[in-house]
Amino acid sequence: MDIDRTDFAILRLLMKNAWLSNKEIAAAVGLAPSSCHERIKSLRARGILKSAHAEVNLEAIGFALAAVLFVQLGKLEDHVVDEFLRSTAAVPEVRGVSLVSGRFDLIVHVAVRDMEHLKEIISKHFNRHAVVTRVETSVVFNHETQHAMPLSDSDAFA
Amino acid sequence: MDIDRTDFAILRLLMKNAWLSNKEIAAAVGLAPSSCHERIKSLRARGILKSAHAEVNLEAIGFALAAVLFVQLGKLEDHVVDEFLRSTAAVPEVRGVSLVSGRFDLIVHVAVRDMEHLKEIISKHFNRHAVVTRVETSVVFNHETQHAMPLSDSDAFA
DNA sequence: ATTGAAAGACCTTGGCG
DNA sequence: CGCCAAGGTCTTTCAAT
Repeated sequence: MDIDRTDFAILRLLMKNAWLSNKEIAAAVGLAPSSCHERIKSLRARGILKSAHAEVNLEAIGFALAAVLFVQLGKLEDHVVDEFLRSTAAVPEVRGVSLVSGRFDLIVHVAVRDMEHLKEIISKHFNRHAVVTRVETSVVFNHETQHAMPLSDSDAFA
Repeated sequence: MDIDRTDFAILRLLMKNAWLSNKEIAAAVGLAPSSCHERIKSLRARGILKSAHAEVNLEAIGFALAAVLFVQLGKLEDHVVDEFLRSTAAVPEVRGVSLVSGRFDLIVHVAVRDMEHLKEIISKHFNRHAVVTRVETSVVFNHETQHAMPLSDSDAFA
């Protein structure tokens, strides 16, 4: 279950670009293609390397507006909250949902076409639900996702 | 710059699994491998298909705790805010940063080892900065990311 | 735009240091 | 663990439609 610095380097490369070929990764980490392939297979089998997802330019397909919804829920039974969580995650416009502690209960990132669309999503999927007591909405001016390891190579193997 | 339903199907498949082979995608959308290959190349060239990133199990590498930071900034010049944004996005533990309207200015998702680590990150990279006037922190109990198109096939081509 | 065919590159496995 | 070698498979290009 151990990860050495070679595994770490492989993970780092694949997080930046999942379309790298095995041969390219092997060259970058200084291994023969077959050895690199074995390591990647092992990382997958151990559940460390979970999956890979293409990133699509949402603006290019007409989803020009991003927003964050801060949702407060009533004090309800777990299964009601869970059910609402699942139904929220299933809304196509929802990009991510976090169930959190603190002032709000849900942080929901959404991608929509325009303001009209945003209003409709909030109304239909949040305000209309009995479990929701309040929704605050913020427009996203700028978003950046970090596709990298949460720690540097040197920190990981000091 | 148009996207037909075949392009749409390709994007949908690659968002779910960027490791699908061209041959597999071709079969799934009902095209010859060469035609499918051409389409994917075109989607990439047009900037619609941007990139692909592997998803790593952060818990497996010791990052068991996730949190959201709600950050308020002072009324400062743009370039100061921009600079802070860039430096924030460069912190390894930061998974995503959104600059937003409303009560808070920044929504920052972080991955950390434990509470001690969380405290250190907040202190070192946020509280210590003059531009930051307040940080509220929420622990993430549960997070789900949607790796799918923000609209259904039927909605896209009604 | 889509196709089939051809060439070359790559992945993948098995045996060995 | 890592490497080499071989076979089988896939990617990639191109002329034709």
